[in-house]
Amino acid sequence: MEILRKIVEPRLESAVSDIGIDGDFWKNVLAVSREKDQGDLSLPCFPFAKQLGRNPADIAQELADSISGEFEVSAIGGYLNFKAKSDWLAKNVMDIEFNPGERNVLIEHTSANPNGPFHVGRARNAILGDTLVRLNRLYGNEVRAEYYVDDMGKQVGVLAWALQNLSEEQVDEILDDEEGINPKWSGKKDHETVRWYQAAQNLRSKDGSEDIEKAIGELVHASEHGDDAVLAQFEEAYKPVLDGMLETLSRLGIEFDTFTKESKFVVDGSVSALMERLENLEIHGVADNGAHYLDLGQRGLKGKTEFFYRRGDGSSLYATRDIAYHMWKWKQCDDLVNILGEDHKLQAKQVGMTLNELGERTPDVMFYAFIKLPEGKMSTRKGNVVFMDDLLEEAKAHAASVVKELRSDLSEAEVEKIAEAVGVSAVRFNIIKVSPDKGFTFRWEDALSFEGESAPFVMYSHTRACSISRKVGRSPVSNSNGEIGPAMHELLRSMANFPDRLSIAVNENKPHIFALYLLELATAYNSFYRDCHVIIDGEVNEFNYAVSEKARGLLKIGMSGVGIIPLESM
RNA sequence: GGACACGUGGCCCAGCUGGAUAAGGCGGUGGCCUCCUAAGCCACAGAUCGCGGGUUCGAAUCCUGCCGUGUCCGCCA
Repeated sequence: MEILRKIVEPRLESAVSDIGIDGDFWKNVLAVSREKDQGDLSLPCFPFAKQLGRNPADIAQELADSISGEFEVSAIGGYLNFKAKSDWLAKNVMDIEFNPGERNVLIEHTSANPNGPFHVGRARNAILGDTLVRLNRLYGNEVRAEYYVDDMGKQVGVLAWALQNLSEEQVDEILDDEEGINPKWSGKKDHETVRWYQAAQNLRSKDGSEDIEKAIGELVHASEHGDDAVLAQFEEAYKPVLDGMLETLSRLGIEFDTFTKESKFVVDGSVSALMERLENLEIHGVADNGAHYLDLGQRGLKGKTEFFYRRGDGSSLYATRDIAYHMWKWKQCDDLVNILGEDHKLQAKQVGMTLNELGERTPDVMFYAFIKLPEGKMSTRKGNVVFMDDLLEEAKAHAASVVKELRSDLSEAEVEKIAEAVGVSAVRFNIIKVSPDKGFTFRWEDALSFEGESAPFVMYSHTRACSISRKVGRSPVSNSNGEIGPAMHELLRSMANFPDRLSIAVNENKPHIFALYLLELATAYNSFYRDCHVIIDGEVNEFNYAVSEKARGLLKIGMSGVGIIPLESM
């Protein structure tokens, strides 16, 4: 609780120095209390004990006796506890502000190969990335959401080759044993075109595919040397697929500001300029066949230490282009954040170390572990994938049935609108509420759970506040005085933590911190709603109303920060 | 084989720059709608924090060994 720290720290400063403690290391020790019954901020006095040769409990007690302010102080078992007073809290929470960020942040996320529809696994990147984008904006930072389009290389090459050489009949024949496209998505290009990709991969895995391999190899080679015609052919192949993918993301509320093509850095010469610079580094080496690498082992990289950035034929590799891309990105922002799957850890390390070697900064990277299915890894080939499009449909249908059961008074159109919002929000929240580094098993029952720790739980609290607001029908009279019981105090306390949690989520790239905070805020509002009625016998309790409205506002902007759609009724 | 993650009640998960009685949710049991939307609220039961060592006044948190799971170790992307 930073607002409390602001008034506690100055008082503590003199008190601490009075008892003979030097320095301000204790400022780091002063932390949010773990036991919230004890206080809001706590200072363990054990570190002082050694320095002073005294009992920690006595030190805490002496400090407690010498400090006073608009907070409660107590000493318990070597801890010095500070607790915000209810009326002080009310006053400060009503006009709470969060230090506006002023960084220019470029967040690159998703950047999935445009070769097929999103499944839930791939979507973890997009949902985490977009949430970080939203939270940064809420924090006040200038943010650019960027999609790096992989428009060259093997994956697109395979797709382009297939579209050029295979007819629809051939594709159907090759994929004979497969299930075929869900009729619901026929006409959606990512679902349709992925069949060509799958058919080509199928052919490539069989004997006698040398000619195909050769043809694809030539395409890829041409693209890597910046061949305009081939790059255009590639774009024609992937563009409709990418559009289909973006349509899915858009339904999730995910939009991008800029798209940058990988080929840009080959075409504009920055990749070859980069390779020349790398050649002059002291850790540079050349393999027998003329391929170039950096020996990152000399800089402390363990395991495989050779990092190849140039093939024997002089062409660049994906990672090389990525380095050029980063150098370009750094010119346009203060902070750089990438969202990457854990499979990219080594690659990111190599890119980061190389950037360092060139005197550039290393970007922040948020890694996430993969989402798997209860049956095991997601695999398009084995058919055990959950497409995001299907998940969203299922979530919406499930939400619709719940709404219909709960609200017989609503029209079909209203049900539809609520169901869509609930479905999308629940899917997003289900993914962002867990720490990105946690392996995640997708379960339908969790994804479709609208109770407990879920988006609808937060949405529901917000609609309750909206309902009250509608009934009162006017803005609250400015009021920060009134009776403050435990539930009210807890809500005020929770609201006061809004800026703290937002700050942690943004500055440490941990969106789940803020997602979990919203649950806490909603829970506090629910208790407030139970104990502190706003409308009693037709009379409005102004203080309660003012607090309710404040909470409604925070819930609303908080929800938008994580991509939950703040409905006013549900 | 090497590198990097992760391992917390039946299930999911927070806490991990060391600090007080390990926080939630699901599921279980029992309560709460004549009262601003019960997608809610309250209570109860349920934890050798993977296992063994070490550092420390203090370890879920740091170090180390082992076990389990995942990812990577391409002149692929």
